[in-house]
Amino acid sequence: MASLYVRLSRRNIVEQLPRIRCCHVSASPTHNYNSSPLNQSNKKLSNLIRSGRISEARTLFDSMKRRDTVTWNSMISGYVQRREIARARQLFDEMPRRDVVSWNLIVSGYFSCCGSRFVEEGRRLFELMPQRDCVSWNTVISGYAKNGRMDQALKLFNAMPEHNAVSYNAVITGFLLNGDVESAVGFFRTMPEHDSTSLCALISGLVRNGELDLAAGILRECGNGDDGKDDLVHAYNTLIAGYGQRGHVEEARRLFDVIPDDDDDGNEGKRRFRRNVVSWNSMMMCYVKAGDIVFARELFDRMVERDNCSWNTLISCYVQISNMEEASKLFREMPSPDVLSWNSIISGLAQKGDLNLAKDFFERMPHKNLISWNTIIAGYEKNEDYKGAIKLFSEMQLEGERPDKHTLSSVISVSTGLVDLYLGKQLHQLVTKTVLPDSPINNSLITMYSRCGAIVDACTVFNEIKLYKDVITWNAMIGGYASHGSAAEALELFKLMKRLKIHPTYITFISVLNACAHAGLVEEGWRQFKSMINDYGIEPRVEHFASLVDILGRQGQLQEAMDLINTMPFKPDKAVWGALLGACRVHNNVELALVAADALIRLEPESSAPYVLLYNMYANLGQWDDAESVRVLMEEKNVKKQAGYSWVD
DNA sequence: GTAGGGTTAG
Repeated sequence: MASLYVRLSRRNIVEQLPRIRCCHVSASPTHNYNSSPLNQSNKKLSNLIRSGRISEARTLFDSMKRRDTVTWNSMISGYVQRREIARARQLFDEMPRRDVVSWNLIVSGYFSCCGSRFVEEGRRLFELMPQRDCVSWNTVISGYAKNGRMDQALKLFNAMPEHNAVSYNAVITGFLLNGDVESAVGFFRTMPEHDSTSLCALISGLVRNGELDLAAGILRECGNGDDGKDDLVHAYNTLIAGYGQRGHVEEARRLFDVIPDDDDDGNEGKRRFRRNVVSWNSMMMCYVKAGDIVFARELFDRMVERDNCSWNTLISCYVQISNMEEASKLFREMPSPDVLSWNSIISGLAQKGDLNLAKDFFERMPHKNLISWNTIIAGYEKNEDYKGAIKLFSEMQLEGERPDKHTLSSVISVSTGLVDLYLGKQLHQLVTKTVLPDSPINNSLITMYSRCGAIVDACTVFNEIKLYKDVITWNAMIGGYASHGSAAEALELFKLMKRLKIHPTYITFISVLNACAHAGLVEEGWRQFKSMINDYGIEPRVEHFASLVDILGRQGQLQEAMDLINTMPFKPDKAVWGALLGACRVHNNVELALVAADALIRLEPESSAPYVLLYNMYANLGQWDDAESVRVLMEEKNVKKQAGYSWVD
């Protein structure tokens, strides 16, 4: 079978040889094809594409004097992988001769792009194909399945001349992507023979749908022991990882222990069903997710066969617990760190706030990928170095790396931090043109618009979300209304959210209490605060007390606010004292203002805000001597007046 | 160089 395949592909190559012979006078063309410049270039091209270096690949492609169908297909495949369908299509249209692979590639490209327009074009091209093979049918079936069009997927499944396991897997995965567990299992049961890859597809989909018990049952039923299934261990690995994701370490371990280990007896190599490196890595990942670094490390040290994934998993574990010493040590020890290892280290350094070192690592990377860029940009954003983040964002585009939704989400947060509505709007346009917005993108857009004062735009984004809005989306919009002073809208939205059975979080209540503060609703504020504790079982945090202080203070109930500060179960932070000081300023209560300002200065000795506020209070009351003494005190303490605070109110 | 399925980074 294998040799027949080789013979056939040789023949295809030979058929294309006359073009090569035109310029290369060689005695035996068949012999020389492997070492021919064309074949060498094709290999180089596919290597570049495989490692994600698309612009270098394109340069090579453009410089090639001779190209065959494989050359064109490789380049198209590169663009399809990166969802650059317009570029892929251009090459497809330009290429002199197309084979069935070229057609399959372009059809798969359209189906993997988001949006019904692309799906329709993919289908149109499928209908136009001069000939179709099994791959063509499977491409379209899985394309429809991934786009939620199970009606079409099933129609084509029934229309195709002959099914293979891939056809079934595509349908099973499609059902499970839509959460249709019953149909997926039912379809699986109609299969004439249970290929282990189908079992794997079913189990991984069930895991995604949280159906772990069902998955375990099916695995017991279909995959008991060594019954000749070549890749049975894949299915076990999937379930181990699934248990790990949901924190069921014991169940995962029990499954792991069921898989025979080479060490158990002398059967290495003979047994098909045995632990492989992925089993070890998945089990290790379970411990990592559970925060059990000791067990993870123990497993790592016991592993005979090590790969980069094992190293990377353990590195990411140390990164998660912020132990950068151990993470860097592993990074230095590992034989050949790959882009994932670098990304983990950069992410860890950025999380610790060590941006310079993170940037240093980033610049020393042999090859960056999209995630490297996203990691470093997110790091700059989280550490509030917005200018740096923007600079990296433009560098990234100059280097031909296309931003995806993770990049965009980060830079939208940057525009929020800069309160730059112009930038935010530009990014919003880029989102509309390039990605299907998901929850994080929409949330960052809502936050950006409301922080920039464009509450109407925030509301538009919120209302245009077709699919499910998660609790963060609701929080963002309620928070937007609250900080904008639109208390009625905030409270109305909160009511709607509860009616839709979206469970509020402590953040929701911070916004709700803020809305009450803006609207002067003291009673309502207390009612919501009690409801948070009694109806939703949410522990109050210091932020909630800060809001209550704000509510009381704004209404002039300054003594009540002070009493609350003295009796609350937290050490008051700067938000609490800030709320009190602001209220004292409005209600001209110098006595309590001094208490609040004093506390604030202790908490943040370098901040000029409390000084300036006190100064303005005295000035307003005409107590110029006191005002002056505040200014002198500030000078003595060497506090610099920050931008944004004015001596004149 | 194309379709489905297992572990690691944003």
